[in-house]
Amino acid sequence: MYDAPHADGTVGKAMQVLDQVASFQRPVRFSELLANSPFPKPTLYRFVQTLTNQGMLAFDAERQTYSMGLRLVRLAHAAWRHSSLASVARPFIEALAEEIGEAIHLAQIDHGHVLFVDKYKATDKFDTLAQAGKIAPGYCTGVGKVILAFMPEAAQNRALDEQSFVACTPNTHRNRKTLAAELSTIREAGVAYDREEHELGIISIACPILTGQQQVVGALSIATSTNRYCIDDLNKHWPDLRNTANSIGAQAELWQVPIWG
Amino acid sequence: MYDAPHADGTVGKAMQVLDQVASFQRPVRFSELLANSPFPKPTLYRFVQTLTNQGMLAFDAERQTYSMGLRLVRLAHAAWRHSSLASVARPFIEALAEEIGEAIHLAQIDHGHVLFVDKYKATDKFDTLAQAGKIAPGYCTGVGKVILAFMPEAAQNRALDEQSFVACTPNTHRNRKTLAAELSTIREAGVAYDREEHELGIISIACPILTGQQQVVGALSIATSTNRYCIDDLNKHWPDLRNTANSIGAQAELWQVPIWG
DNA sequence: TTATTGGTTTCATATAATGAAACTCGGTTT
DNA sequence: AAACCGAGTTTCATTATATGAAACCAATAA
Repeated sequence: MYDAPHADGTVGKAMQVLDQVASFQRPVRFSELLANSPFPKPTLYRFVQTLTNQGMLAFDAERQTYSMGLRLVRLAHAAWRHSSLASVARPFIEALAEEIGEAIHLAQIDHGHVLFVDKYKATDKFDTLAQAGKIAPGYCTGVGKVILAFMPEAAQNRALDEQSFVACTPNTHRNRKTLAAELSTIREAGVAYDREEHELGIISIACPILTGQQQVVGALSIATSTNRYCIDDLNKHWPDLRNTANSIGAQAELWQVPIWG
Repeated sequence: MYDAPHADGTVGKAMQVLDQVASFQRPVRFSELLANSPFPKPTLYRFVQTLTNQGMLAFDAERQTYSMGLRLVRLAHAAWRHSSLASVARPFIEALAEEIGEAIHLAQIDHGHVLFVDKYKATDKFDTLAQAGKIAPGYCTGVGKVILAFMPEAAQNRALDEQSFVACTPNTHRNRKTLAAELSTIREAGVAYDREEHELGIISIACPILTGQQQVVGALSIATSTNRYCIDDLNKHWPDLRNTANSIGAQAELWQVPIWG
């Protein structure tokens, strides 16, 4: 579930531990960590200890559990402001959402994962799974597929290798072949659709955010519920969506946002 | 500006580098880092290299600059959900904001710094992380002062030692003595006011979020502009504010949020 | 051409991480 | 009680890793 490779040094291992704690999605005991850890007991012990000292983890003495530390929130604030598209994209998204009245998602790629970096809720009537900072699979979301489709060959292959192809819904791609096929049509068309592939009842239309040299830096999507609209309805917003994405891309270039986060 | 102590091992040093990059508030060159770094050139070099590999930093090859990496956003998402008051407090804050129509701030303590973990602007429909994650000084904000006031003696002393007493406005406390005096009255009253001490034109009323054993876990405030209201007006909302804070405290206890982040 | 500055690599050394084993301490079981 | 756990913590000899002075390598600048 979390990245495994990268054997760079002690800090690499420590970051691996951080990921592991994060993957639990809840406070976790030392022994639970130990059970799925590549590290022997005292090593892991010293890692969680150090990370806790550093505020990267938080230890609840009462329950003897570890969770993610607040220092991360502090650090992420800076990351969000300076390395994500979100800060440059905001005004554009706001304008688009205003006009369309549906939820807008902004995503970037982070080491092969699709990372939602912002979300604008025009209405609070339904709840998607997406929230800022949340990661979502690339193979079954609109933003994910469109980013994958526009990635350079090599990076795409690497990213495809990391996809799990878990069947979230009956419509989800279940293997690399069918996904790859769709990716090339997406690339030609310049649009991707999520036809309830991630969550039943939720559809979206997504398009890439490109730089002048046609590098993908992220993706923008309009998501809605099947109760209200169908794909064809979303298609009417396609020109607006693309314009907004273009504007964001141009602006991002000026601001020189780091390409791969 | 950033924490300096903690000499625990290699990862501690690496985290120090992270903080340093964050403190720049903008993409930064290697040489700039080196200039204010306690580490010799190759050491620092390898740190930024490793951190970049790990996605904790992002390197912009074009401009040769480092900024905070998106992996932090991913990790912070988990932190925010599981270690911050924000997730339990949300519904309460929403209700309060609805009723009052002013901005509500939620803060926690992180290693002596006041950390804004959520902010509800009556007008803002965006997801957090924009404002969340910001740190603010303890000595000149409503939430900061009230948290300090209710901290256990020892922790309070430690935190007071870390305050810089920079004069943000003419009303700002400029030394420990006057602040300490106010803290004890705050503790008795159970309320703190920010009388344009942090930013001219902005006032707030804040109260602590306490557990059953009277431990502070955070603070809640209503902030407004002097253009619209004065302290007395804010005082009218005091009962609502305290009720909300109490509810959050009770709920936090159930959820067993880690006390010191 | 010869400095100069910013970034990268080498390599012997010092230092810090490692992990098997041993220990502590509540709580169970016999 | 005594023996026994299992989760968490500490020790310490060994090993691997981080370290940083110095050297190296571009690219400008003088």
